[in-house]
Amino acid sequence: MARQSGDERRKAGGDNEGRIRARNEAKILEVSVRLFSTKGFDGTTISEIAEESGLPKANIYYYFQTKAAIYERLIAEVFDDWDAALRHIRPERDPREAIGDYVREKLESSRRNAAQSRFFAGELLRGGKFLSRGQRQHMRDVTRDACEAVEQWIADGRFPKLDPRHFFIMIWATTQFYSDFAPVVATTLEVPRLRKVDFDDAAEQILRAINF
Amino acid sequence: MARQSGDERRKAGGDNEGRIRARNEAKILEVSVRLFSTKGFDGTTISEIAEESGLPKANIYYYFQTKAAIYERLIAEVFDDWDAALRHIRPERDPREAIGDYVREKLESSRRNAAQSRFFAGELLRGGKFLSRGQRQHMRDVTRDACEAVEQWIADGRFPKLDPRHFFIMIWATTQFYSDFAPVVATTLEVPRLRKVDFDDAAEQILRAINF
DNA sequence: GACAATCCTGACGGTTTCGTCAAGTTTTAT
DNA sequence: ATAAAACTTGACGAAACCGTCAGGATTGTC
Repeated sequence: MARQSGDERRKAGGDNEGRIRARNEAKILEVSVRLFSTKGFDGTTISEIAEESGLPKANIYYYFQTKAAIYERLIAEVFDDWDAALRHIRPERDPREAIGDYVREKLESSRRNAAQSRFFAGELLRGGKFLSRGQRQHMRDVTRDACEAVEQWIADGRFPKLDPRHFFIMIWATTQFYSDFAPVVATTLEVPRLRKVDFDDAAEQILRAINF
Repeated sequence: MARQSGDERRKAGGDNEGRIRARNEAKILEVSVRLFSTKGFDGTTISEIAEESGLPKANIYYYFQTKAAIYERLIAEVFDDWDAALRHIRPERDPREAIGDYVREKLESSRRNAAQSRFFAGELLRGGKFLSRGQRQHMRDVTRDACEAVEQWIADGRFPKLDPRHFFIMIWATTQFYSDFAPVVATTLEVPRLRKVDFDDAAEQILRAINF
C-alpha cells in the first residue's frame, strides 16, 4: 500500500533483494545519462527516458520521484569518480610517472565514459547548481591535497616552479576536452571520429608539451 | 501587411533604416545569449526572453521566426569571433610572442564575453548540431593554417617538436576552461569569484607550463 | 497455496510553452 | 497631410510535458 520509492528502498531481508529494482534503476540511469548529456535537463523528457528504457512512463515514476531525482542520482554517481585518478598524485611517487599515469587515466576514463563526462561538464557549465555544498568541499579538499603533493615535489626540486592549481586546471581542461568537445577535436585532427589511438596520441603530446 | 521577419529585413532605402529593428534585435540577442548560456536551449522560454527584453512575447516573434532562429543567429555571431585571436599565429612572427599574445587574448576575450563563451561551449558539448557544414569547414581551414605556421617554426628549429593540432587543442581547452567552468576554477583557486588578476595569473602559468 | 510486498501500467489533470493572428499604433516617405 | 511601411500587442489554440492515481499483475515467503 504505502508508496515507497527512491531512497527508502532496500529493507530487511538481505541485499540482493530488489533485483528487479536494481536492474530497472540501472537501465533508467544508463539511458538518462546519455539523454541528459546530449539534450540537457530540460531537453530530456521522461517519456523519452521511458521509451528508451523499454518501460512505461509511469514505471519511471515508480523508481524515481521526479526527473530531478534521476539527475541528482547521476550527479552523485559521476562525482564519486571525479577524483579517482587523482590517487596517482602522491608526494613519494616520481613526478614524471605520477603525472603520466594521471593524464593517461583521466583521458582513458573520459573516453570510455564519454556520456558521463559530457553530462557532468554540462552541469558545471550551467554553474553546478546541483552540486551540494559537501561535494564542493570534497572537490576542494582533494584538490588541495594534490596541490600539496606537487608543492612537495617543487620543494625537492623535482618539479618546475608552477602554481599547482593552475597546473591541475590545465590538465583537467585538456583531458576533458577530448571527450567533451569531440566534434571540435575530430575536425582539428581531420578524422571522422575519434578513436583510441587519438587519445593515446593526445596523452603523449600533452605530456611532451608540459615537458615530461 | 506582408509579414516580414527574420532575414528579409533591410530593404531599399539605406542602411540605417530599421533603427528600431536593430535596437530591438540587439536587445533580444543580448538577453538570449545570457539565458541560453545558463539554462540551455530548452530551458529558456520565449516568455522569459520577452520579459527580460522588456518586450511583449508576440513582439519577439515579430523579429525572429522561432526560438531556434535566435539560437542560430547567436551561433553565427559567436562563431565569427572564434578565430579572431588566431591571427597572431603567423610563421614570420616570433613564436614566443605570437603564442603569448594568442593565449592572453583568448583568455581575455572569453573572460569578457563569458556568456558567449559558455553558450558556444554548450552547443559544442551537445555535439554542435547547429553548426553548419560551412562553419565546420572554416574552422578546419583556419586551424590548418595555424598548424602550418607552427610547423614552419618547428622546421626552423624555433619551436619544440609537437603535433601542432594537439598543441592548439590544449590551448583552447585551457583558455576556455577558465570562463566556461568558472565555479570549478574558483573552487580550485579558493577564491569566491574569479577576477581579472586570476586570468592574468592563468596566462602566465599556462605559458610557463608549456615552457615559453 | 495464501498472504504480503513489490512491481507494473493505462488513463488523466493541470500547467507550461510555442507560435499565431488580427487589429491596433507609430514611424517614415512624398 | 496622407498613405504605406514598420512596429506593437492581448488574446488564443494546440501540443507537449510533468507527475498522479487506482487498480491489476508478479514475485517472494511461510
